[in-house]
Amino acid sequence: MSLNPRAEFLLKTLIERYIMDGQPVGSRTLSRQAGLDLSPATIRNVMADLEELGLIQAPHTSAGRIPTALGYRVFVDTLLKVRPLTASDMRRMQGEFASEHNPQQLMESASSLLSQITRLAGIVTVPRQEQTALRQIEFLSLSVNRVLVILVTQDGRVHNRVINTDRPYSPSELVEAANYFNQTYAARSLSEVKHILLGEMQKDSEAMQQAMTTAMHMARSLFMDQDDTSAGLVVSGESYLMEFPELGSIAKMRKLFDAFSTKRDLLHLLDQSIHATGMQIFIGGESGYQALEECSVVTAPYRVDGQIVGTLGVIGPTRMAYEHVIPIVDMTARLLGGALSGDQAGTYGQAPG
Amino acid sequence: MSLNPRAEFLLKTLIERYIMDGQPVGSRTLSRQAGLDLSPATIRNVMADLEELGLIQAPHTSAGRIPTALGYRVFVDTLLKVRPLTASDMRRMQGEFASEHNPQQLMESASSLLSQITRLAGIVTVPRQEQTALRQIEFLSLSVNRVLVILVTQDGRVHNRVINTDRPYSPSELVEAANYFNQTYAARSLSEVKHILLGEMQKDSEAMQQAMTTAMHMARSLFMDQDDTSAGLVVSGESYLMEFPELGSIAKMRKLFDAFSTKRDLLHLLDQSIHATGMQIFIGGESGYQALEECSVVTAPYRVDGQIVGTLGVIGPTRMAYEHVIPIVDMTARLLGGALSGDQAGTYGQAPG
DNA sequence: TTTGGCACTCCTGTTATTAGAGTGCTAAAC
DNA sequence: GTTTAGCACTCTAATAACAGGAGTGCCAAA
Repeated sequence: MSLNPRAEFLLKTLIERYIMDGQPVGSRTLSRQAGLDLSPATIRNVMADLEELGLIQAPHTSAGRIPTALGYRVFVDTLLKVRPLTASDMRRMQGEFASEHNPQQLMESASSLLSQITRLAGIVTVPRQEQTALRQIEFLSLSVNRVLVILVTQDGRVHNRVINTDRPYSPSELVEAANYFNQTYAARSLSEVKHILLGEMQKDSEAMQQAMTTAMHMARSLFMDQDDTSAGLVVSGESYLMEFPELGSIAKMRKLFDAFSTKRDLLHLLDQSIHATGMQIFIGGESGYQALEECSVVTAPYRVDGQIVGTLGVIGPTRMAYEHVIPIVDMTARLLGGALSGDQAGTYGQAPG
Repeated sequence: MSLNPRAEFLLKTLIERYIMDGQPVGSRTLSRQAGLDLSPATIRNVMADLEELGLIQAPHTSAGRIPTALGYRVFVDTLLKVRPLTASDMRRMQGEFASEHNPQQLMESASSLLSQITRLAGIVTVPRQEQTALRQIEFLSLSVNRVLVILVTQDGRVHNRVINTDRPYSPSELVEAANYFNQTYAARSLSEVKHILLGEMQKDSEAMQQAMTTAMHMARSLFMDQDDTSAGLVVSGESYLMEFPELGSIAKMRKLFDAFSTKRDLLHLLDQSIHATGMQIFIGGESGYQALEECSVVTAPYRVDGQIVGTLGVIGPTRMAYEHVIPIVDMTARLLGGALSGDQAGTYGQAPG
């Protein structure tokens, strides 16, 4: 069951080699690669053991071995030494986040950085509204029975929603309602606000002040039919994946790209990571989605103001350079979180010259 | 040079057949298909003429013929009879646009309808800002030196932009400025507004009223560094294209998908159609983009309030069912335009029950 | 002008063959 | 006991040879 150090080392070497060139690794190749001064025959014995343990497998009798999902799992959990970011990548990333951007652009930058540096597909979930705190809300009369609700959240994003009201509201009513709302709910998370609102609505509406009533009306329309199909997912560089022959069969590729455009499954997968405190790696079938059978997903949550609000990561073939990818995903999450948090402190953008 | 009716008919039949099954069409097949009671030998003579004229070509000596780009061009220009929409497609489209939607959702619906009904990639450009008219503008103080500009355009879209000001503005200043702006510029197109503003700025600012000065400051920040990289293009169903073997080679597919994610070239191509009054069809190389070498693009402009503001269409292999695709694109453009225009008349959405 | 006939070309799929890579096993060497 | 050389074996990938079929162009006859 447990591996002796030599077997571990050979597994590590084999996987590194396979990640490099994508070819099954044979005993002779491995013997040279490992530099252990062991003959291919000895290596073959060890490889037979590793196969027995389900860590590697042979595509066919006379090919070398390739890692199984389990093999990769052991590799990333116990054998992998991540490489620090290169100085140039670091500079590039910092540069990208340093320039003036709004939150939407920041997320697109993050996604595109992830894909360009790793040459894999980059994904960023937009902050889950429930998790982010309310900073400011305003109501704006558009026409007789239509009000534009402007919601600014802690991460600096501005949300718009047009709601149809059951009676006209005067501008002053709207201002009062907004004031009431801001005083009462600012800095609370949207899910809190929703929760409190549900409670308030139980109360006798006769007892409410005018402003409060108005605010309640708005809020109901705003939060109740929040369809939230706004599957917020920024994907970049999908086409890099076409270069990997192991994902090659058109049918598989089709499924994968369908997953990218449907977004639902991906979003669901990424959402799992939002509850984890650190990075997560889903290897092959571990993700539970058929389209990702041959893929690995590396994710990291990002924080705004200390609070985890979203996740980002990359998708690529199981054979990816984990030791490079991991620190890149990690750093991107930090930088994005930092840029979004920095925003709320008022340092967003630069004053015009 | 000119085709006799029989040759035309055979060209039409050949292209229809090729569009159907994607196989080169031989003389025997064509003779049966055409139902003209002509022997394959006769057909061969005609086919030789058509090849001479550059309308069809043989992939190799002993294959049948396939249409050239020129052949398709003649086909769509002079031989094609479009088929009316099926009742079920019509219902489906109307249903999609009838339900309550905001402008962004409408565009996504249009794109997704296009792709699902044609089983090709659907594309919709978001309205070019310059072309759409200003309906309402508001300024909202976010923090000391930051103002949120809310711009509502004629198509019902709400645009947000945070600008950094050189001094704090009081809420009443902002309200006055907005009033001034709305009175002066409402219903003008954004490009007009920009143009007029440029003129105004030349004037002696001493002579301006306070509100006007404030408005000018806002406007300058708003319009001047309008980066407009917000390459507004909604693409759906790209993955349908993977099913077509003629686009098959991974390298070509890769280029095509790169074009989809870069968006720049596509946007540029679609923008050409904005100046045309009706539908446009780019066949193969006609589009001028290498990635679209094997593709055709069918586009139609859509109107908000009588004014063309954007275009939409589909991208597929040159071998696409033009007679079906054309009316679908046409109708989608009408419906999207109608839905966006309907919005501004105040019929947007439904009053809550 | 149309058609049947015919020789010819080229693709496609099948089969056979070979070279090469890699394996597992055994027996000898360390 | 571990390691290694040797060897027979397996499977793939590449190549060539071949047959079948689809389709063509051209010619001469209808």
